[in-house]
Amino acid sequence: MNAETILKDHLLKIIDLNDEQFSYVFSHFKPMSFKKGQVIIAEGDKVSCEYFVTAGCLKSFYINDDLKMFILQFAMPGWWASDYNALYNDIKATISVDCITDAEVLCISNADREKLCSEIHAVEHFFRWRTNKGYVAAQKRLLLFMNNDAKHRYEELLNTYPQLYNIVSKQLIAAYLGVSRETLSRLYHG
Amino acid sequence: MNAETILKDHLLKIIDLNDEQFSYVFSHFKPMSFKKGQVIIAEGDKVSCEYFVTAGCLKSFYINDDLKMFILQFAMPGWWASDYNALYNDIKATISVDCITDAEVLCISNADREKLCSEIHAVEHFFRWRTNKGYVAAQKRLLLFMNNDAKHRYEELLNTYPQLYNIVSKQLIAAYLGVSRETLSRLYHG
DNA sequence: GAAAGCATGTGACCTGCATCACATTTATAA
DNA sequence: TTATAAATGTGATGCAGGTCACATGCTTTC
Repeated sequence: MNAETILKDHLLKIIDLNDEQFSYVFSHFKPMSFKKGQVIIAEGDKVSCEYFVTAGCLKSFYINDDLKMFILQFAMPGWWASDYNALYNDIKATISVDCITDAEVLCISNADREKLCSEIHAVEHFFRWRTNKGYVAAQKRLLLFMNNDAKHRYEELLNTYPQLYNIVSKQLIAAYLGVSRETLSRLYHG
Repeated sequence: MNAETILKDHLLKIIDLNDEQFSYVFSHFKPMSFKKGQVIIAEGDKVSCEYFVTAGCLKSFYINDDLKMFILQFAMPGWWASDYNALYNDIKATISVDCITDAEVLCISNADREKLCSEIHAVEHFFRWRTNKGYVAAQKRLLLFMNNDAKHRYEELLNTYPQLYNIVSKQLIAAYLGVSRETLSRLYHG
């Protein structure tokens, strides 16, 4: 399935757009290809775009002062990624985004998204819906962190993203769970 | 300042509405008063509304199987609160909301919010903006959790909400920070 | 296909924070 | 005001998970 179709399906699941409207919306997205390991947003960058994944897998992550990495999100096809704090507030990136595998994305600038949102009410509705989803998911994850130990978080991850386990290295899984790679290793052996 | 003015200022900071439009929007909100300790949303309730705080202080929280409480948010005047997962997805509440002090709120149903969003583009824009804010804040808090120990989270809280410290009991502060009340006590004494 | 570089497994040890226990101080209600 | 309950402080103890160290296995790449 090509990138355009993936985006179209994604939007039409939530809102109604006729062909002409969708073409207009789509014309604001720029297809881009990346190789495994390539960095899309680096810490300190000016962030002007967000990315809709159509193939492959990205991660968004934060690196602290001790160079320890924390993964906020894995982005598979049909998911969006960026440093939203930087994007919305026009500040430098603190969150980075890079490619876990070769990847294809559709890139849209913040300015173009805002333009489309103000021109087409349905598009604004779509983005409100999408952010609602993200907000609820972030809250759930926060509770998961506060409430559960590493073992429970690990089991939850297996249930929620069984595919991920084969694609992604254990180190990255550990960085997503917020435990050391040693502890993760001990969770599913010993 | 009365409830209507607080809501008006809050909306007009982000969007343009003429007096007639604002009156129409406002007519969908129902003012409600609560006493300290009163429960607004209890676990298991059907959730049909969200609440805009105009006076006092609410908390939204989760209670786990061991009866331990985790606070997601304190809601002061100008903040919104509900169980958004339950509200959007029409499921029973897992998050509760109650009053830390006597409080005044403006209540709007999910149905009415959606109606206003579809009738008035600017209102949809407002709610997209609001959820964006919430999403970014939730992500920041998640990182704070993954990255920092209890002491740092405590110091961060003091910086972010110095007012809260006088209003809210240490137990609740601890439940917000995700540490035991004993540990919190030791952080600022010993 | 050898060499260099990652990813993973596993032991030893340490530490931050939870839990339990109980004293003390501060609210709330009768 | 007094009685009862709730909030807070503080010691003793236990454990989940971090860190360091090193061995083994798996990929790249030249």
